[in-house]
Amino acid sequence: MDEFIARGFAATRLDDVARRAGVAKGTIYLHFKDKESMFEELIRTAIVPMINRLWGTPPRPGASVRDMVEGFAKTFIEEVATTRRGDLVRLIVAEGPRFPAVADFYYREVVSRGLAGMRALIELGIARGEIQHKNLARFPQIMVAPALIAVIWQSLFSRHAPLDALEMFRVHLDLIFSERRTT
Amino acid sequence: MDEFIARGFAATRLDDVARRAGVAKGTIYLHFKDKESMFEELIRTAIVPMINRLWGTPPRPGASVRDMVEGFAKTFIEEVATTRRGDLVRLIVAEGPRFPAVADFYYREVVSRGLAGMRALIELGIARGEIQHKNLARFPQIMVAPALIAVIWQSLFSRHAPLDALEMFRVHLDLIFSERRTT
Amino acid sequence: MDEFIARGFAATRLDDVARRAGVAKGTIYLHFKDKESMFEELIRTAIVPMINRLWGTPPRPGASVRDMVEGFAKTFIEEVATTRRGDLVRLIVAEGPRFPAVADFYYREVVSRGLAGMRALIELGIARGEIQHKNLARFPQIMVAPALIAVIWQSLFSRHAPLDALEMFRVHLDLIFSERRTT
Amino acid sequence: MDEFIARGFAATRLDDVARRAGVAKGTIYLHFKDKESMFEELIRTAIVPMINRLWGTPPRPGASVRDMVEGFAKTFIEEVATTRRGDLVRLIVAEGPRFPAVADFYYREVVSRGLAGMRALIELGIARGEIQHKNLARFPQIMVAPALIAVIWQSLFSRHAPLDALEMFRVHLDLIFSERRTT
DNA sequence: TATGAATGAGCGTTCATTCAT
DNA sequence: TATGAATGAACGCTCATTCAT
Repeated sequence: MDEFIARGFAATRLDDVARRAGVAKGTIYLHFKDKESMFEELIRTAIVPMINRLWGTPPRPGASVRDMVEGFAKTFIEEVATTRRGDLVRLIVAEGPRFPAVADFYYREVVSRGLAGMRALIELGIARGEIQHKNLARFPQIMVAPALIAVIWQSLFSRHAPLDALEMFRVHLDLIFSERRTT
Repeated sequence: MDEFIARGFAATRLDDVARRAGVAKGTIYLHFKDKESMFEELIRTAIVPMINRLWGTPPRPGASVRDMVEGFAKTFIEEVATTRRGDLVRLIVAEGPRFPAVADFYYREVVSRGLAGMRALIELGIARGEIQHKNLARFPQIMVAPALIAVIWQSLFSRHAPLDALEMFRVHLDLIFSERRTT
Repeated sequence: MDEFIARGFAATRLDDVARRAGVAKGTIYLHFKDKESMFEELIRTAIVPMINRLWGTPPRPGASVRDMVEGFAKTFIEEVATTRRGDLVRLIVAEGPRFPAVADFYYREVVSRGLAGMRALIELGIARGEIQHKNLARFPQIMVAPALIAVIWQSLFSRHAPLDALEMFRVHLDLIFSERRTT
Repeated sequence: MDEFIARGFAATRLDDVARRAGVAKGTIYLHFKDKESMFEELIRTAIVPMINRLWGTPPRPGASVRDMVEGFAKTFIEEVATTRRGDLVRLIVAEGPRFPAVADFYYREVVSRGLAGMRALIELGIARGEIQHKNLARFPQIMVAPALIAVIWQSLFSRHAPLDALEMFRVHLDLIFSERRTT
């Protein structure tokens, strides 16, 4: 997986994959039909722990919706955006159009579930009066957009200008939640 | 460019590029040193018209800041996110880490300028009282985050679930701007 | 080696080398880094048996110096000048300037050793009174010059006029050694 | 010609030839059918001035045969062996087997004439009593052998060990001519 | 006559895939 | 099950040759 992340699908050599995995090149073909299906299966299995990391930290009982979202963002930024798992997301963005199976899987397991969960939170926030903008529930993507920005920024531009992703996320949450935090 | 967008750098064959360009393979080398520099130069030249499209529509005089941002978003979604230029952005995200020259150019010409322009708009909005959240000026990325979401969604997930990018952007703007709409 | 001898380095096709070797083209690269290093290594390994042929026949004990030199010449003409090994020498002359590593190796392993041996023989001949020309020891190249002529003649001109290389060498020895022949 | 000498036939690019000649690449084809015939014609025309240099210095009247040969050797070493014309000889040795027309021309114009001239000189030397070895006339190659050694040594080994070609030639002449010169 | 942009066959090299061990 | 030497199709790149100007 690290090889695919570092070089992309086409530029990754099975020689390197085998060496990194500590097996002979032929051994790969005992486990995978070919390079493509290996890529797809590896991505699938790599996504699972990412999901677990994200949903792994249950919200404290009695927490506000904002606290829950902020906790989620913190987890995402610490466990994904600033680690190799962030590049996994970028890899999926990069190779998705050529590997529909990958995009499908990612949509099904991560995107649609994540958005559903986020929508539930938003509706809870609306019900509790924490969120005024009722339309937000129609586009839960808005809630996670800064997280995606953080992932891409980290890979491409952190060299030019570092980005305090968590602080950005907090400012974004200020837009959404009414309990004033006027830093 | 279309070949690179469709397949990525490594998987693109110069045979196909030449055929698509209607020239012989050798002709490519009259214009470019090698595949890498062709890729970098093509990206650079492809970015320029994208920039022109984005900055091309000047705001109506007397427009509100929200109108200006919304106009920009409309342009972006119509001229970039839903066209092949959107895939160009995705290509840069995909290959940027392996082509620092590309990422650098994109940061310099698009990202840093775009963010600077957006920050100026935000500050204008704050000055005019349209925007309450003063911290937003620290993270102009937040303003464009839904645009990036739109680009990626279009390439990867529009098959699964269409996304009304402009409406999403409007909801996002509702978070940022106070009620009055002068559209 | 035969391909390189027949066509020279630049004009030799690895396709032909592989076919002649009875392997696939890719197999070559399991043994050699690239065409250049294959050429250099092949030349090096081809020189070794040539050296062995030359030094392989030890002089009869009690032989005169002239007999020893003549025996050496006979071996050279039979084993080198009139065989493919002679073309190897021509190949080295041809490609040496562009492959300094080849010229160096040939100088070290063949030329300098051969000349040292020849000088020792000349000094022995002078000490024994077989050779009158003391200056000959300063230029042992003279002793072997007709051998080189024979190699080149064989490759280039034998079609036009055959050359009895051994007889030429004997006449040359007549110039060097005093009358007595103990053959 | 300099390009061919520096790189050999196969590795020489017509681009470089044209640039060196100060003409466009296409212009070459107004003068030569293709690369091969250009090579052959160039070699032929390059040989002519070499011949002229060699036969250009007529012997002083009343000179001894040895003086004449030595003068010839001096001319050869100064005008050929230590100049680019020496590499021309090496080029012919290198490419001759693949360009029979070149080898033929060289044999006809240089080798056979040179040997005939040398044979005449040898016979004159024998008639005058300067040369004792009557058999030498059968192998005039012996007389010029050190000159060839000098050419090859210059290209391949002068870096490792310089060779005083003229002095070597004089020692060689000492073997042939009876007027004692016991340096 | 001269040009040089364009051509495309051909080469060196790589690497996913196979298979005898 | 595991190996890794061997394969050969395919790619990037070169360069002799052509031809419209």
